[in-house]
Amino acid sequence: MPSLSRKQREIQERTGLILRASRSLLLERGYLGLTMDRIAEATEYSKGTIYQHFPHKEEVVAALAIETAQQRVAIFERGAAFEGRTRERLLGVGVAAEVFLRLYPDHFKAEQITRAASIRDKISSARAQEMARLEHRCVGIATEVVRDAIGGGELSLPSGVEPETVSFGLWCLTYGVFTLLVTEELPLEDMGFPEPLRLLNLNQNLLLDGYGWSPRSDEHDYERVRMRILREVFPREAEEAGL
Amino acid sequence: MPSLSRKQREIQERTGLILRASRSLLLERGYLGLTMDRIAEATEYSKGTIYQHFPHKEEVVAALAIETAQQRVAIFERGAAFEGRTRERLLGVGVAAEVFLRLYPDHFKAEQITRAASIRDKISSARAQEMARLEHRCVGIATEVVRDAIGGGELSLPSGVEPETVSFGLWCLTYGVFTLLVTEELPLEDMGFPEPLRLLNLNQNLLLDGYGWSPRSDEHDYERVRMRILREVFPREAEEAGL
DNA sequence: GTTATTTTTTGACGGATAGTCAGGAGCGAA
DNA sequence: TTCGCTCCTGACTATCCGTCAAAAAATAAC
Repeated sequence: MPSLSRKQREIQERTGLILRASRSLLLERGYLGLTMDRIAEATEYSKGTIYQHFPHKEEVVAALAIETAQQRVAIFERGAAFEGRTRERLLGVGVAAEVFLRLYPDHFKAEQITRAASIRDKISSARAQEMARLEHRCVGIATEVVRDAIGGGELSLPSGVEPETVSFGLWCLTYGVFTLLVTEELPLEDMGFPEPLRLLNLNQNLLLDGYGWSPRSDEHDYERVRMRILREVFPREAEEAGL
Repeated sequence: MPSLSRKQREIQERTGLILRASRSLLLERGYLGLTMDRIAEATEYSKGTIYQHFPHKEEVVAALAIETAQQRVAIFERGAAFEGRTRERLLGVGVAAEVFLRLYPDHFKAEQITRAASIRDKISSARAQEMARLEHRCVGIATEVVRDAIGGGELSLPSGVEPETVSFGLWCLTYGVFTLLVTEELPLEDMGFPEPLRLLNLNQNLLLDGYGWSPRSDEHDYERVRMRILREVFPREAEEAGL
């Protein structure tokens, strides 16, 4: 007795097909090039059928964003599992974020799109909640490392400062850089910011130095650790991303 | 002899009228509710006339974003002109950013919209350049303070680290927080991040501590300075924003 | 003041896309 | 084979962008 009937399995499979087609349309032709008619054409179903899977275009994009967020949670967890000092494990998460961005910049862009208010408020609350949950999970992975650091005495926070404060700072810093980075037309390089990802690394290090998280970046070669993480934790991804 | 003919002045005035109408449409009905037909209706001109001022909708939004960026440059300059230590002046810029966001959250959203790739690549390169220039100017204001700090010996950067690195870090951190903040539906509060703007302040302080910019935040009451800046530099704005 | 010419304004139109729905194709049961 | 039901279809409506030929207004010429 299968948990799902044949019909249900077919439907699930087709949802996957739609998402795959949508993903490549999004990559090839951009958000405006992603139309329901084209999805229908690519999947060889009619538009009406697509609308039986997703109530509107925004939900399709949201579903793609959720897929992306799930993948990110997975890669973040691998980064945090790096064997080393707590600050090195946090660096693992940072490296994971960077690798993920380099591998799938378009996924990040698709996620960005769902942040636009005009799209957000069309998305069903179930999907919106799921997106918030996954996002929370990502920051949560960092927060756990922060707690471990406090527990292990490598970091002590002033009273009134919660572990979340640290991960929030890192999250926003990283998120800000990524956002500006994927905004082509904003010529970061010409604006005096060459190698923005290197600048991000530096600022992350100094922020954690500011928190007094030991070992500080002037006592420890985090660039070397970064390389080790790339080689040991993300060999395949680093290869693919040309790192 | 006026520098502009009557005709030219009329045109300029009408451009202003169009932008004002567009701004309120954008605020009231969101990006998707801003249509060329509605702009025409609100201004009591025909659509064709609107198109003589702006080649397409994206340019209208870009023009709004440029207005916003100009205002921001102005308020940043006031913040940086605060009389005090260099780090206090930089705080002045930070306070300016916060005040501006609190006063005009919707302006920030409109700017955000122009970052979407699908919109960006329709904007004329003249306007795109102007936007990049204004953005650069904003970070430049911070960079100047950084240079002053280095010149005055309150900050010394390791070799290989440029003043731009500092302002880039602050910019991205601030930008990241603001972006996540104006994304309603992302329930920051429920995610364990109450008072995100306070968290931003804290992280900004600690980042600068990481850079070793004196006086450090544990030696100096920057919260008090922040209050002073609000009262002395932005009394009107603070009042309006309820700060 | 009248007519000709140039400029400006207009709104109907073509094209594209989102989302709907009446009808039809196909499938399983009798 | 036939009936009934589910699922699929694509034509259709509505909306909006951007265009352009024609109308209106402004300006120039006489």
